[in-house]
Amino acid sequence: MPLSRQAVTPELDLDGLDRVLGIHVGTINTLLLSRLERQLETFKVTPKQVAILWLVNANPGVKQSDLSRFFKIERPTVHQFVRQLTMNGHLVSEPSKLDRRAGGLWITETGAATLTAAREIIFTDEADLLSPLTADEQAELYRLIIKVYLSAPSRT
Amino acid sequence: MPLSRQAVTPELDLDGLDRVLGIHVGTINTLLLSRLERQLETFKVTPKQVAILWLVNANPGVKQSDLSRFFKIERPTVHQFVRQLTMNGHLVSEPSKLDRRAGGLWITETGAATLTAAREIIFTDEADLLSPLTADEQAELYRLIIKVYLSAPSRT
DNA sequence: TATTGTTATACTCTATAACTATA
DNA sequence: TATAGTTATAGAGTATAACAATA
Repeated sequence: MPLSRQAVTPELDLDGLDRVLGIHVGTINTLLLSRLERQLETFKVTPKQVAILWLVNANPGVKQSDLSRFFKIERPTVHQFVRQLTMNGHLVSEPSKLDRRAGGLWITETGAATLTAAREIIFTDEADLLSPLTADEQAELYRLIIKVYLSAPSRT
Repeated sequence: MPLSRQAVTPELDLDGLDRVLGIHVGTINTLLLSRLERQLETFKVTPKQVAILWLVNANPGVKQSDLSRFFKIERPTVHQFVRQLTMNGHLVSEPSKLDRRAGGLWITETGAATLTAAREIIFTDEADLLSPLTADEQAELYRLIIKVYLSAPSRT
């Protein structure tokens, strides 16, 4: 018998809703994020802010438009996270000398400390989430998700 | 060489961010949802509203608290969707005669028509998303996601 | 003209706190 | 006391429209 979400709420007729993969992807996503949000509260950052911080740390002077391309989100959306991170002292923005339209982003000491702590939490959460799977299954899940992602339709 | 998101933005040093599965799950989730939102605009419903409608259709007289349990979201959150669906004529709520605290939910003709159309869109989108995978891979992805979901930590 | 950043505004999904009514 | 529903409010993440500055 295949695994099914039916077991969780036997009183409901799911009528095939649990055959929609997106439902489970969404639920897992929400559970992961809300747990992470609570754990990051101490550091005054949100999950998305950490992701931005991660790339700024690894790419000093990166532009907002590069982040927009990577995350597949719009520039004003990126800007919002950058503004929050700047206000909280995790990031600084210096106008580029080469192209005065663009402003490079740099992480601060505070930001770097926050990132280090956040990374630990993220790795622990993720290992936790995947613990019901064997190592082979984890690798396969990872491979399949990436494969789907790589040919996923862009927003535009 | 393993599949990697690095290929999409070669100019960025991802510094292991793409080894975080949650990042890809989140991106896929958002891409799926935003496409679906646009397609459902005509019918004046959102993805989550359709999911609610789906279960109300299959379980006439269902209570809000049952939906809360299934979706793992709080009662006030369910209520919000129910209110929207009621205002737009997709749903009606009748107080139960057995337990006057509870109100059973029933789908309307409009709601049923919307659900039928929405289901088509959802199945098409999903087939599209999974098309890069072979049938075996799709089945395996489904199995792994459900397995993760079933042992995923609850919110509480 | 095209790109980068910005501001203003709005929508979707979710939560918590506090309330009413009923069991 | 516990459960069902409700109201009010807020926060995270996202978008579009419109603009200024620069290339």
